[in-house]
Order: sequence, then structure tokens, then C-alpha cells
Amino acid sequence: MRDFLHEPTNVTNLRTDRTEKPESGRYDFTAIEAKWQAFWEKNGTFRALNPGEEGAETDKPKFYILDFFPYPSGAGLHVGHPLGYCATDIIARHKRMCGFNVLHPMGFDSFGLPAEQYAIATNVHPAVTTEKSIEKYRRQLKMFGFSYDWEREVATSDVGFYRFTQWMFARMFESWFDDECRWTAPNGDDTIGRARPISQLQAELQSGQWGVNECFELVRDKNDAHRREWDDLSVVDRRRVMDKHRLAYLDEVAVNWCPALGTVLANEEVDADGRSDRGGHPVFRRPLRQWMLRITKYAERLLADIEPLDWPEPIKLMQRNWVGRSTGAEVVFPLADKWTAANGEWKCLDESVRIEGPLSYTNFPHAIRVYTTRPDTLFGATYLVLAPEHEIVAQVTKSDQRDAVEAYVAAARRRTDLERTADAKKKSGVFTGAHAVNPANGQLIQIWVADYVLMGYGTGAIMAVPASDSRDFEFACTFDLPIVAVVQPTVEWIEQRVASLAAPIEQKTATGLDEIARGHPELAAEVAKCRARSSGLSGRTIAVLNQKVGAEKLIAHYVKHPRTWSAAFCEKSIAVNSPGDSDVSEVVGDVCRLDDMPTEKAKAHITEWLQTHGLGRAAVNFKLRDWVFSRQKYWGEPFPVLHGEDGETIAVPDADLPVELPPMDDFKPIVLADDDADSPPAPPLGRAEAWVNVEQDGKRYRRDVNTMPQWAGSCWYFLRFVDPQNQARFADAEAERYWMPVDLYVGGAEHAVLHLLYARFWHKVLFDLGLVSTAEPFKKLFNQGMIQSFAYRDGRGITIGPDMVEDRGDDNYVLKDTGEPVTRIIAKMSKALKNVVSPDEVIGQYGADTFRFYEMYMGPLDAAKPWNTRDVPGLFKLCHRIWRLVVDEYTGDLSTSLVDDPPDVAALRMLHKTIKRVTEDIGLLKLNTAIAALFDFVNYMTPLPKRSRAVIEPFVLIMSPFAPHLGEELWQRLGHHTTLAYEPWPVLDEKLARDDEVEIAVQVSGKIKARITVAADADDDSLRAAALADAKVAAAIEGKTIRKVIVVQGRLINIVAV
RNA sequence: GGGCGUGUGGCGGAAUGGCAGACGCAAGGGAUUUAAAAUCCCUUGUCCGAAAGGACGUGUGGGUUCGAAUCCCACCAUGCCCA
Repeated sequence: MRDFLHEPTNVTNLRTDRTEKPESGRYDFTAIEAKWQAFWEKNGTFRALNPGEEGAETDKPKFYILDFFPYPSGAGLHVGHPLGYCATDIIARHKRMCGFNVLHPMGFDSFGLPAEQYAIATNVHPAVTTEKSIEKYRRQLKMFGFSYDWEREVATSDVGFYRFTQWMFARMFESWFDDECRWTAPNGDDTIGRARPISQLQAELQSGQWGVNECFELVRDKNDAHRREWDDLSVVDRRRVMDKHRLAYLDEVAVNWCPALGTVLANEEVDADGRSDRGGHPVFRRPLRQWMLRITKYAERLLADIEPLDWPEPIKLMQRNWVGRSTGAEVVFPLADKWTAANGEWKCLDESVRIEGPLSYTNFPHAIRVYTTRPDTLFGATYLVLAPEHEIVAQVTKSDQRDAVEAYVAAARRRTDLERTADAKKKSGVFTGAHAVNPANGQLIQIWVADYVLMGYGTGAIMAVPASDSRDFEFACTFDLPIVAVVQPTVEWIEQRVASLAAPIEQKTATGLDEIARGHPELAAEVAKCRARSSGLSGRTIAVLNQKVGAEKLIAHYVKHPRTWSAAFCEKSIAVNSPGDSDVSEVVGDVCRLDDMPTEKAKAHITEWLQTHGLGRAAVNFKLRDWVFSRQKYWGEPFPVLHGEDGETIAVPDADLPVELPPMDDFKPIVLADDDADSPPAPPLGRAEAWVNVEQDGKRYRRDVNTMPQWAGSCWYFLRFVDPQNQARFADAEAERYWMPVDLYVGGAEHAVLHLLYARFWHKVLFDLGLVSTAEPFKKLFNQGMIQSFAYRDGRGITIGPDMVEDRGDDNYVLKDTGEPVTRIIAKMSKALKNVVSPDEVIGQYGADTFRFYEMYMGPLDAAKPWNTRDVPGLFKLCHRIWRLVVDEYTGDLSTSLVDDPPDVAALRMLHKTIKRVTEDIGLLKLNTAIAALFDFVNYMTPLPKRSRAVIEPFVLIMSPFAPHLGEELWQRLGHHTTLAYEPWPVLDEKLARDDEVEIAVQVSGKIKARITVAADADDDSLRAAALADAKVAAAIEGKTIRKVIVVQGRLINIVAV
């Protein structure tokens, strides 16, 4: 029977009955969508023209609307990808109809690890698999009818694209960052610090304007004692000076080395157990020579410039936290066996050391330098902790501790940063046997090694103030190190501590409160009373406690016995015990006194004291690290540099770009034993001998065998979209000035920090070098939510995919096999759960317009929401109903209800209300409620016997951004001969969008008692009178006195009566 | 462990200080049909009630306000990001 129905001839024969619909009148989405996609492509409907191109209307305002471009994986799109694409397409189409020149491009982020892994797994070259994946994505994307200008498509792995990625890298290699450059940018911003061509640095040095010190740092002061002149430097040293300043530089840095994969991994490619994301192989921290980008130089500007951007506040916050700016001080802790402070002066016991000039933070041998955000707590620094990698560890360790320290350092190397800091409870560490001098009070303090201190932050050493830092507190408790309170806790904090110490009384332990009670007999009595009541301590009880004992006494107790409170007070407050009554006779010079100072003042005061005595200096620190920019992979951009045999590294001349990735049959990395932490990396490119060895100007060089990370191409692809065919430059300057910045950038929040931060940094370098016109690339950012899927959970809490579960209706779900009931939950789409939905099926069954409607109607664009296939037919029905507003399904002609008569006022009102709602909601990216407005319009129109063309035509226009194929088809059937893509957006008549009469709720003392209908423009007095005149209202206020009447225009009236 | 977000009918959601549940799905009823699908119309938060009507109701508990889903505090649950 089914087969029979699918026979086209038989179907035709069956169509004798009037209820069978002839071909011409049906909503045939397959034919319609194919027809209009072909039409748009053939007519170049969505070609965006650059200034200077024939036909370009540069007088129009521009709108650059961009999606996060996808990574083309082998699996193809799932329904999560197009969510943002549908939204941007609606905006783009709306903007076109509002008279904007719209740039709306699409491309592919096609270099990177997943493609390479896929290629290795299938043993097919990544170039081949990537091209296939892109074709699949392109075909899928085209099914949706997106109005991309496909002639602007780019792929980051195309040589025509990555030659400019290389060119930009070369610019960074040949630039340095001038911290002190004050300049006014073309956009009018006054800025400090600028990337400049490195040739300018060389010129300044050559001319003798600037010099360098022993560390090859720049010295601008001609009288600096440590200054050396360019002319006095050897050729090698001159080269070192240059290399030290480049924005792209080589350095030994600690990286995640995975021998089994033969490559370093990014932090996000390492899981919490210190194993590789792919394959679960061990990962080691070890120093390796890597390409680095000096993003830290831009930390201040990355922070400052994010402020005015129209980005979601949480994303801005995440970026700020990532940059992690903090202010504090760097402090010198002299080693106890090398220094004494006698007669008001530091004396070095190591006679081989000659100190030139006065002691200072940078001129203080045999000392440990720490960075702290809380220099005001220096008097509470009771020990020092070094990161296991700290170079001074071996030097300071005493012989009887050497074995223990070395074992500890070796073990720490096997742990990732994540592991080391994650488990805050289990503190580990080892004493070096050495001591340092606390410079504020002269006391000897122990030096420990512990892996909760990371080499990457600050100086790799910390001063531990257990009373003011929770990690130090736990560490001090674990190893029984001294705890001295130097900041007086606040009343609120003490109250909260009392509460949390008292809370467990009921259950088991009362030790915390007992400790307090021991110090204060009055309190002990109260505690006993509470315990007798066996109710624990409520907030009220604590208030009573405080009244009897007084918060001041509790605070004083904390200051004396911080350990008993089992928590550190880490906030800002008032300094105490600084120096308190400790013996400070050993201290150099005048004693620094901080007691009674608020934290900020104390910070400033001690920082100045440290500076004066050569023991420290004010410092700003960032969590942001320089960007590790090389990978030992095949499928990425080769570095456009050459390494000479003499150690010289030069950029490949621009004329020789691109440096093409050599074709290799064997593109796999050399993999090593899992635990071979010390083996050298062997990138695949190293095996391309013919490619690696080059000769230039008679000199032999080797190419760099690393490749760039996946982020590289995405740092600037939006610039290439502006002028994708340009062979001479990454983009024509005039076109760049016209289109940039991106007006709206839409994508998932998962790239919120890294991609967006890297792209901003990259853009700023280009900006400093005068290559682009805007300091920031993305004006407005919007994060679409994740599309989730349903899954099920059984009694044991195990998650089960939908294929195992039977839906018995009414939220009743059971296991197919056993009939065991399960509950429906919302989960991520994953292959493992088999709950991934492919757009191909949905579009095949219902069409692209229905798909677009559905995804936009699911809920707010930025919210995570579950895909529910069962809801899709509702939107399919909407397409049908819109169709029938215009077309007679039986004949295929225009509907007989469609008339040329002028519309009645009610219909006109409905139209203008709909225009208003849809227009406003599109502007706010609230596309779900915009579609609800379309539903309302259709619901209103459908039962009407006559529908005026004058309301239907504007409706077709405003629904067309959502369902463009349907829109175009209806527009054509309504007698128009051109695309509606550039038809002016219907003009709203505000007067018609508002009703003459409105229903107003009348409350009596906040409860609704009646509803009255009044003129929309009625004033307060007449509203009040109308409300009081209502019978139900009169009944409700019977016998009461009216205290107040609140009138909210157009909303409600509240009569307060008692 | 820290930060940020979310919590509303059977389900997705609407309302961001002013009539809670728009709109859609699902469910039920009716019209049409030989029948079904499709279509069109109606009902549908919970509880009490035959009905009229009433009470309750936006995770929980408190607070601010004439008025709170919306703002504040605490807690619970859940998601994301970072460590």
C-alpha cells in the first residue's frame, strides 16, 4: 500500500477527488527552496560590493555581520551550528531591507589538530579530508538559504589565505614593543605603548640615542651606570638584543609535552588528570624552545579597550579575569646565611660578591624575590615558598634536605598546573633547610618548596602570609608553621565565622566554638546554653552572643589566636601587629609602622618603605602569559623564518612568501613511549629534508619545522572577508576602512576568552603598525546558547540515550528492554548518547524555512535549550498557514480571499502592531517573540473571509527574513518581478499600532478586583474616577478608608484601602 | 575551591517593578469526512465547588515596596567558565 502511494503515476490517477491537492497549489517547500536558492546564486543577489567596484553604493550605511566561522569536521553540521547562522541571516536580511550595505560572509577554520587526527586515523592526507569536509559543510550551509556572499568564502588552510597569516607573523617578528611611546592613533585615541618596526629600534641604538644593560634590556638614560653602547657589542650580542625585543620570539618555556602524541598540547587539550584529551596519554611539564607572541605587552590596552565595547558583561569579565591585572609589590628576601643587618646596614657575608651602586630590587644578590598583592601583610610573612622549577631551589637547599627536595621536584614535574592547584585541601611541600630574612622585621623564616606555587605567576616565589591567604593558611596548618595575624578582621567576617563554626554543633563537632569559648568564659556560657537547647546557633543567637561578648572581643581573639579560627581573613581591613610588639631591633633603618592603617594606605606606605631601603618596589602583575605560538604538528601554517647555522634567525623575505606546506605522504608525528618525558620533539616537517634546507644569499639555512596553532588564522579572517581575492595585500586599505569594524559578531561562548583575546591582540599589533584602521575588531558581540538534547536517567543515576527509551506519553518514560521507569533530563548532544540531531533530516522532511523558524522559536537566542523534534511540525504548520493566506491550495492561483479592497481599520491595526513587534524584537535579537508576533498575525487573518492585499504584502516582507524562500515565492505570486531582498522594510504607523481603548486592572490593596475598559489616553483623574465607579471595586472598598490610589498609565490602578 | 548564569503549567517558553503563564507543542472536545490524514473552531496552571465563584500559585525561607517571577539577603538545585 505504501509503495503504491509512492508511485507518482498512481498518485496522479487518484487525484479525482477534490480533496486531493493539485501540484500547483501545494506548499512544495522542496521545489520552492531549490528554485530560490538557484535564483539568488544566478543573480548574485547577495553580492556585497566594495568601494570602487562598479555599482557599489558607498553612500549607504554599512553593516558587517559575522558568524564565528566553523571548524569543518568530518561529521558535518549538527543542529547547534546553524542557530547563530539563522539569527545573523535574519538580521542581515532585515538590515538590507532597511537600506544598509551588508557584508555577511562565511568561511572555514580549516587548519588544526582535529583534522590532523582524523587524517591519521583514516590514513588520508589532511588536505584531502579537509577539502571533503569543507564541501560537506558548504553544501549543508547552502541548504538553509543563508544570504552569504559566497564569493567571499575563505579557508585558513588555503595557501592564498595563509600566505598573509605568515606575512602578519613576519610583521610581528620584525616589530618590537616600545613601552614608552606616547602617540595619538588615527582614531584619535591617546595611547601609551606601541608596536614599532624593529628597524627603528636598531636605528636608535646605532645612533647612540639608547643603550642596553647586561640583560640586553633597553636603557634610555645616558647616565645609567649599567648602560652599554651598541658600538661596544659583538655581532652576536647585537643579534641577541634584537631577538630579545621582537613581538614574536623564541624562548624556553614550560609546556605540556605529550610524548605519546609527539607534540606539545595547549592547556585546554589536557584534562584534569594530566592526560591528553585525545587518547588519554600522560602529559609532562617541561621547558621546550617555542615561538612566543608578546601578548603581555598589550595587557593594559586589552583591559582598557574592552570597556566601551558592546559585549555581554560576563564575557568582558572573563577577559578581565584572564588578563588578571593586580597591583602590589615585589619584595626582596635576603638569604639568611648570606646577609646580616648590623648597625643599620645590610652586610653581605659572601665576600666574592661585589655590589655596584646602592642596593635595590634589581641589584641585590643572594636574595629571593617575591611578588605579592598584599605588601601590607609583610609582617605576617612567616615563611617563603618556591615553585619546584625555581632556579634558586638547588642553590639554597641544605645538604641534609637535598634528597627530599630533589624527589619532590621530580614528582612535581609530573603534575600539570591544573592538578597542582586544583586540590586545595591536600597541600604538599618540603622544607629546604634554608632560611631567609623577613626584611620588615628581621626575623628568620623558613624557605619551602611546594607545588601550589607556579613558576608562571609573578616571580615563581611567594611570601606566605597564612593569616591573610587561605592557601598559605592550609599549608601552615598542615606543616605546623607559624601564623601571625596582621589584618584585623571585620565584624561581618567574624559573625560569619562564628556562624559557620557554630553550625555543626548539632551534628558532631564543637571544637571551633570550644576554641572561642576557651578564650572567653562569657562566651562559653552562651555556647553551653545553645547546646542545651540542642538547636544549634541561629543568626539570632549569634546576634545575642555578639551583644554579650561583643564582636570587638572576638576580633581581638582572632588577632591573638588566628589558628583557632580555622580560616584566614583575606579581605581588606585595618593593619595590626605590624610590627606589633615583635622584636625589630635587627631591622635596617627606621622601622616601618603600619598598625591602624587601612589596607590601601598600608600597601602604599610599606611599598614606599621597601623602595627607600632598596628592598622592593611597586609592581603591576598580570596573570596573562605570553602566547605559546608553536605546535609540533603538520597541519598548520609553517613559520616564515629561516635558522642560520650560526644561530641567526631571519624572516623569509615578503617576496618569497608563501612558505608552502610541503606535501608529505607521512605526515604523522614521531610518537614516543608514554613515559619518555625527556625525549626531544620531532615535528613531521623535520622529515621533509628537501623543504627544510634552503640557501639564501649564499648562506645555508634550515626552515623552522614547527607550525602555528589553530588560533592563528582566526585572528584575522574577518579582515580577509573584506577583500578576499586581493593578491597584493591581506585586504585593500580602502575596503578595510569602509567595512571594519565588525558591527555584530555572533558565536558560542566557548571561545569567549581565547579566540577573542588573541584576535584583539593580533588586531592591535596591526593597528599599531598602521595596517588596519580600528583598534578593536568587534564592536558588538553576542553569544548564542547551546542546543542541548534530551536524555534519560535511571534509578542509579546513569544517563541513557533516547534510543533505549520508550515514551509512553504524559512525561512517562521507560526502558525499552526492562520497562524500568526513567526520568527525562537535558544533556549535551553527544555521539555517545546517540542524541545528535542532523539538520539534513529536518530540512528533508520539513524544509529550511521550517527549520529556521523552529530554531529561532525555541527560546531566547542566548539561552541553552533542548532540541525537541516533536515541536517542529508546529512551525511547519505556520509555513502552511502563511502560504494559504496568499495561495489557493486547490488551484494554485491567488487565494480568493485575497482582495484589492482597502483594508479595514482592525486589520490595519493588526498589521502595524505586528510590524512594531517584529521590528523591535529583531533589533533586540529576540527572534522567538518576533515569531510569536507572526503567529498572532496569522491567527488573526486566517478566519477572515476577506484579506486585503495592502496588509498581506507588508506581512510577506516582514516574515521574509525568517523564511526567505517562502517569502520570495509569495512575493512573486503576488505579482512582483524582482527579489524582495531589497524591498524597503514596511514603515510603522505608531498611531495604528496603538489601540484606542485599553483594559486596565483595578487592584484593591494589591489584589485584582475588577477590569475596566478606558480610553488609551485617559488621564490619571479620569482613570481613578472610572475605577472607583466600578461596582466590584465599590464592593471591595465598602467600609474601608482609601489611603492612596496609585495609577499606572495603560497598566493598572491600585487602591490602597484599610 | 572561586567566578558567572539559570530556576515559571505535562513540555519549550512569554512577561525584567504594574493583569503570571503571550505564542508554540502535547492532551481533550467539536465541525468537516464513508473513514482517516489535513484543515477550521473550542477547552486546557493547581485546589475547593454541581455551578456562580473562591483560594493558592513563578525552586525554598526571609526582606524592600501600595505592588515582586522581576530588586536585596540566605539556602537548595542545576548549567557554564576558571583554577
